[in-house]
Amino acid sequence: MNLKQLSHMLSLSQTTVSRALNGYPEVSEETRRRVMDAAKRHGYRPNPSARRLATGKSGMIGYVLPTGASVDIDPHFVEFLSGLGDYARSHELDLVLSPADADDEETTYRRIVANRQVDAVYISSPRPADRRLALVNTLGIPFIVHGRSEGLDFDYPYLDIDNEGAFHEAARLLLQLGHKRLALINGNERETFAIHRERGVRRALAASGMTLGERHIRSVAMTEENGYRAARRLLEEAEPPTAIVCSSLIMALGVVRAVRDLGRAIPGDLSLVAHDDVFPWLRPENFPVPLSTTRSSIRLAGARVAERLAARISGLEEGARGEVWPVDLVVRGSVAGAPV
Amino acid sequence: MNLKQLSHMLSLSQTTVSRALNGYPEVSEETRRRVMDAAKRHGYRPNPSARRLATGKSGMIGYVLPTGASVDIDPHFVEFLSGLGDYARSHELDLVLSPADADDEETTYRRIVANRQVDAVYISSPRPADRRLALVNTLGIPFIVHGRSEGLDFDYPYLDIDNEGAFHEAARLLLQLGHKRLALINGNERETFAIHRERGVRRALAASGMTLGERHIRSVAMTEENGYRAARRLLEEAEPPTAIVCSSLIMALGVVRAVRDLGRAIPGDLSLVAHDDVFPWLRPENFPVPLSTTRSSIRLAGARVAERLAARISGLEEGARGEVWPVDLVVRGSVAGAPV
DNA sequence: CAAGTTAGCCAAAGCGCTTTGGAACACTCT
DNA sequence: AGAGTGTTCCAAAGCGCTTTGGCTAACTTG
Repeated sequence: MNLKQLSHMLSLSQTTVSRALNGYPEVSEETRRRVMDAAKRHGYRPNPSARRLATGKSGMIGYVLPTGASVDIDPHFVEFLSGLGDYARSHELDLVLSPADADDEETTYRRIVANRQVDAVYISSPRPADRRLALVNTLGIPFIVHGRSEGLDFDYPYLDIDNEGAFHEAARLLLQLGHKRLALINGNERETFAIHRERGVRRALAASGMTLGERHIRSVAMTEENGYRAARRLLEEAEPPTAIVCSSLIMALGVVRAVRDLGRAIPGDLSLVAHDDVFPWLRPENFPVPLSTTRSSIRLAGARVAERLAARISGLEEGARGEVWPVDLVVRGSVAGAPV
Repeated sequence: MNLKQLSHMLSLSQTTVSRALNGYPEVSEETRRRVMDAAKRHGYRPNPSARRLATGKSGMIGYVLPTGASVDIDPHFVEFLSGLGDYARSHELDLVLSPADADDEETTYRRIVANRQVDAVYISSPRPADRRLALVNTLGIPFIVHGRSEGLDFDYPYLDIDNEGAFHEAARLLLQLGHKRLALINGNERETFAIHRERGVRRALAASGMTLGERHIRSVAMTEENGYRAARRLLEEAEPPTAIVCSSLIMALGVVRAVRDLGRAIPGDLSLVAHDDVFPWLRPENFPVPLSTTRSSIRLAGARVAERLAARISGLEEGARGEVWPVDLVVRGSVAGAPV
């Protein structure tokens, strides 16, 4: 059932039927009702390929997926995706993942824009002066950044959480508990979120007249193993930290293991706070000692990004609106006063 | 730069240019070279929307993503996706994720097929007599199943690992070590992979004249918490199992925690084997006691599924070929002889 | 050398939609 | 009555590609 057939059986022109269906004003209410009815009755659905060709709109949102033999997709991605799906489902929006060589995402961005494969894209894990943002900005496709960049000479729409604030609060709590030697096990230092978190910790320390030594900060990919290694190194120093702030639950698993291996205890010898993106399959309250966290659901962020992308596509949202979500600090058993 | 312009500047018809570019035989080699050259020089790329409309092919593969407030996407998904991306990238294949209400995926399958949004789909986590398979089979879209169904009255192409064999081997090893009381902490019992794994364990037990009691098998969603709970229940029985086979590393985390909470030890009091899908962020050798596993890279499976989908799209692969990969049993410190 | 092939090219008709530029009609206003 | 103003609809021209059904010229074949 296509437009031609439908319009023929209604004895109307394709023009009128098309307009009736798409809500244009130059068609009488009565006709519109007739058309709508017939369309529903016969299950008419406009052919998306044809519509695309005519309008250039695809009804899909895009994401360029960095891949490569040594590139691992972040497990956070799947949770973000859940959220995106939650929203997209109810709006019949599909998501196109375009795999790209992690060393050359630009070509892929250019391709999907030139081909009009998607109406909007989102960008995640931005870095300072991220070239992808400049690129999509000049290419002129609607986009939202999940996270933030820095040092760009233009504004852009984004959704981020208050990473600096969160880690500032976490560090401040530990300082209030009397800890003098803090350490930070962070994610990839080239990504903005990690920079912001470090900044938060430093700011808290500075307020107490302290600083974060080079040796007390580790930036690594967020795996259990890296968490373990970083923690061991820190804890095997002459004057080990008495508190650690850690950028992910997965790394925190490794930290906990390291502490055990060294025969120390949480929170007796070490207080631990980690960031929790809220995974359904790994919950901080279920750590051997319930873990204090800075918590922000990455899934909700996914839903919100989808919502805003949809708004931008339909022209409801414009300009470079940034949105920063506050982060909860949830205190559980893994923190205590500094050992004497 | 479109076909019209290109053909005009070559003083050829659109027909000829199109055919030259698409490798049809009715064009002379010399002309073809001229056309290819000009196309490359001017960076001509056929408009995919137009091509789609004309051919009905989209150059994308699809996946229907079950979503819903209480539906969590499996973290395995992201690893599978990595593999898919590895292959797809080098072939400029995009992946379309169509979010669907988890209770009604059928509508979405029908939509993407009717709309010709994708050239092929893959289906994951199949159940026995899975209706999705019957559906895509009758809809006539090329597809590959990642995993297997059972009790269907038609054959279908799939890629699966030898879950039964893997768990049979794992159980057999434990039996050989003298264990008499085995337990299985499995994934969702409605999914075929879980059924196969249970079957493997039962078969090994049967060979030794034993059976797996109802109470010694738990089927749960694969989270750390569920692993913990299942293990606690098992271990708090009067005659607790001396060995556990577990369907995922994530649940194994919980098992390890439960064992510790109860003051027992691995492998002294309990031997543990788990299935490892090979996550980069959580490795069995880094468990407090290195974990014995049945190992199979889900990422490689993703790449292979993409490869076969591409082959089916281009007509290179046909029929209902099933492919079953063997699984490695990797013995590490978490297994030992049964306690006396 | 006439008839039949074949190689190489082309014009035009789709694919199914949106959108432009009227046309027809009824109605109001001076 | 004639001009002006909406309202409601339509024919046809795109969008940019593929593919059908020739057509021409050159090349075999008996």
